Amino acid sequence: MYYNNLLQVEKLDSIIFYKIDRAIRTYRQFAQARLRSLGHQITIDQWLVIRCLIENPKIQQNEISELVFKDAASVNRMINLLVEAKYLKRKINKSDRRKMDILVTQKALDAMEAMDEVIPTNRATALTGLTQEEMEIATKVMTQIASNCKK
Amino acid sequence: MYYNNLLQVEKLDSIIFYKIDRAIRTYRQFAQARLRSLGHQITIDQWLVIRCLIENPKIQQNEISELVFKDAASVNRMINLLVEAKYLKRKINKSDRRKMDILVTQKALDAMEAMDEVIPTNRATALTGLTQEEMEIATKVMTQIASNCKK
DNA sequence: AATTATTAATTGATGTATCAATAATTACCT
DNA sequence: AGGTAATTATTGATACATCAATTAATAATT
Repeated sequence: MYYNNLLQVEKLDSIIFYKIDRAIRTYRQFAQARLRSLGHQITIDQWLVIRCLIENPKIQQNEISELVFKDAASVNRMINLLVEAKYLKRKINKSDRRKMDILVTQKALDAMEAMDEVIPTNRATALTGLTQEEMEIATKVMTQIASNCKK
Repeated sequence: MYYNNLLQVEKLDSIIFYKIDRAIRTYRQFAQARLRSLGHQITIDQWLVIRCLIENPKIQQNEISELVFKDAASVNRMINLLVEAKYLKRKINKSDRRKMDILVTQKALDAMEAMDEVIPTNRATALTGLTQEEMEIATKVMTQIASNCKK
C-alpha cells in the first residue's frame, strides 16, 4: 500500500501537467467555438488584450505583455492585427517617443459588450460540478507551480 | 460575508483560467529552458510525440494526435520536422496505403534516454511544496473542466 | 556635452494551434 | 462491380509562442 502510494505519486507527477494542458486547451476551444457561433470574429487571446486595455487605459504594450502573460513580440503582433481590424489605434506617445498610446475604438467596445454576455456563461459551464473549495485548491496549485517555475 | 463569498466566486471563475494558463506556460518555459541548457535541441512538444511513439509502437498519426491531444495537422507538421531532424522515419503501411508507419531512430532513442534524467527532476521542482492531496484535487478539477467543455 | 546604458517597440526565424479543404485509399452497399 | 461513404494524411491560411537581434529614443555617467 505504501509502495502503491509511491507509484501513484510518480504517476501523478507526470499526469498532472498533461491534465492541466488538456483542460486549458479544451476550454479555449470551447470558448472560441461559442464566440464564433455567435458571430464574433475575435479570438479569445484578442479578447484578453482588449479587456486589459479597457481596464487599464494608457497602458503600454510592455505592461500588457506582463498582465496577459504573453511575450512582448506576441503582443506587438496581436496589436498589429487588432489595429488592422479597427479594434485599436496606435499613436506615438508625446512625452516619450519610444512608447505607443493604444486606444480602444468604439467598434471594440461594442464587440466586448456583446461578448460579455457569453463569457461568464462559458466559464460557469466549464466549472460545472466543482465546489468552491476544489476550485480554490486548484487555483492555489496553479499559482504554486508558476511560482516554482520562475527562477 | 455571504455577499463577499459570492463576489469571490465570481472572481475565482475568471481567475482560475488565467492561473491555469499561467501555470502551464510557465512550466513549459521552465522545462524547455532546462532542456536547452543541457544541450538538447528538442522541444517538449516533440519530446511528447516521440515518447508516445516509443510507448506505442506502430501507432498511426491519427492516434498520436488523440494521445497527445493535438490537432492532426499539428502532429503531421511536427512529424515532418522530426523526420527532417532524423529523429523519425515515415514509411507507407503495406496493408493500408493511407496509413504511415512511423519509426523512431536510434538518434531519437539516445536523446530521449538522456532527457529522461532531467524531466522527472523538472516535474519535482515544479511541484515543490504541494501535497499529494492538493495535486489530486487539482488533477480532478482539470479533468472535470476538460469534460465539461467537450460537448 | 559626448559616451554608454537602458528601455520600448519592432522584426526575423522557427515551432505550434486550429479550422477548413483536398487527396488518396479503403470500406460499404444494394 | 460501381458508386457512395468513411478514413488517413496532407496542405492552405491565419493566429499565437518564443528566443534572439535590432532600432529608436531616453536616461545615466563621467
